[in-house]
Amino acid sequence: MGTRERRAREFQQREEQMLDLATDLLLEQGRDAITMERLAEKSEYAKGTLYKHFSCREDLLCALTTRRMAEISMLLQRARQYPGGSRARLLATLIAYEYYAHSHPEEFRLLIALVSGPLSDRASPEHWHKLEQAQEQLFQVLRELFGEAREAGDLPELPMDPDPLSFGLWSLVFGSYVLGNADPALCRRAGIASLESQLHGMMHVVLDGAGWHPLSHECDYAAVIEDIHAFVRTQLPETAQPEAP
Amino acid sequence: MGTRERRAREFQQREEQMLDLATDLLLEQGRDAITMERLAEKSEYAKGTLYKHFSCREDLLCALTTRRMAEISMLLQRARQYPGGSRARLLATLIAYEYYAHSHPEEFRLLIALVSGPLSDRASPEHWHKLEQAQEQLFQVLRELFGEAREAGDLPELPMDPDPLSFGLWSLVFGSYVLGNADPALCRRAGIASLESQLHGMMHVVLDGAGWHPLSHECDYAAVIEDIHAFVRTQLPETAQPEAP
DNA sequence: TCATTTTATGACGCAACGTCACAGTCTAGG
DNA sequence: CCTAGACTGTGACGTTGCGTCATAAAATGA
Repeated sequence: MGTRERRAREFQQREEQMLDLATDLLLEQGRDAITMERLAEKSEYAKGTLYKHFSCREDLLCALTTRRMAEISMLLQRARQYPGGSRARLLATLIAYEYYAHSHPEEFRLLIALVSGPLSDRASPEHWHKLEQAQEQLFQVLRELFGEAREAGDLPELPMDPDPLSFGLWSLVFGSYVLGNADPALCRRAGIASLESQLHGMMHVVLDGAGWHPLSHECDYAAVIEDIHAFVRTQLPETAQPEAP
Repeated sequence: MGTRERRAREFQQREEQMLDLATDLLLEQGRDAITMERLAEKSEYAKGTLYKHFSCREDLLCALTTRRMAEISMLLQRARQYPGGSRARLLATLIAYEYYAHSHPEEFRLLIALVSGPLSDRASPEHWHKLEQAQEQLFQVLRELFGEAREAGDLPELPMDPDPLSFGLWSLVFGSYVLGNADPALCRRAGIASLESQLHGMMHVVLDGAGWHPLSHECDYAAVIEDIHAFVRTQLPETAQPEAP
């Protein structure tokens, strides 16, 4: 008899619902509104039931973060399809990331606060593991782009291993958002008009430094970026709207 | 008569004491122990008195963060004195930063969690302003290094404005620590033995990309870094120990 | 139908936040 | 030296949110 399976499936579905509702809560009332109490009320389940799914508040937040990361992963996967050279495709993923940050400001702000925060200590092993997987999947996109670039011969003289370099790129992007978000005034003082243009500039520097061809003086990347924007805008928007499947 | 001034001074001193005690709390019992209740108890003042100094918990944390940043600023200022070329001096500040992160793990972890968190919304304007100043002062170190490099002719063909580039460098370092801290497993999977070597590698890439001479193939930076380590270890340790004046 | 297992509940205890009316202390002018 | 008034310190209080657990309800299947 499939009773157990059915139960497990329903349980999973309910968990997804809970996460949907938590996101609603975030969008309607801000991040402070994501409490076990309010989610219980909103979901019309009792608190005890909530705790069947999430071992503690951080566990819920961990699951929420996993969701956001998965959404971003999907976005990057599609952005990677941009028809262009390997370096242009890398830029496309960056721009898709920016696109997400821009079109989901609340979710993104929460994401960066949570990733930098103390989730790992308190989340349940299960949800934490899923978060790590999601993170790995995101990282995988960069890894693959490096692989493709090497195969295509666009990375003839890599000065360091590709994985640490990927990690560095990601750190740069993520760190910029963290700092830019933490203190917009600092950005202003640093003469940064927009984090996007800032990141594009840094990308040129880093990718040139890594010898990723075509180098910025060999190609009109301003035009490429313009084109990628059009691509992202036209090809990706539906993924950017979080929806249940 | 100077009654007012004396009072104000005593008030300031007490605030410093409170921050000392909050740091003790952090080191003794972890970051969760930094609560208004416990700090009140530890300081032997009532809660109400605490709230004369800090408008809310975040305000206290903001002030704590400012302290840490000021400590780091001092450290970087001194590291900048490293006798070497402009690029070596920049590396020296980076290594001093790493040194701080390494020798004050708890404080540093708290710092990154707080900077990425929601302090700006809730801290009082006064303490927030001080934090911004501390951040600016830190940033200033980078700014000046760029200025010196340009004067020395080590940066002949800067591909972007120095301030955004400084911001980018800082983002890279900070972001690496945030991510490395959030998920050490990811680092392991990315083949990163230590964040330090990782950052040194990235620095070579970025600074080469920015055309900061001598380029990494023009100079034995491994030896330079070794020498800087010795310099930092011998010249800077006392600043690294937080002490009341 | 009913015994058993599984699931849902929400009152409860606890910790921490931030407030405020009051009590205590200090100052300055007489 | 005294006292009115200003300033400072206090901690009980109300509130919110976390996480638990004994108990009630529902589902299962024999």
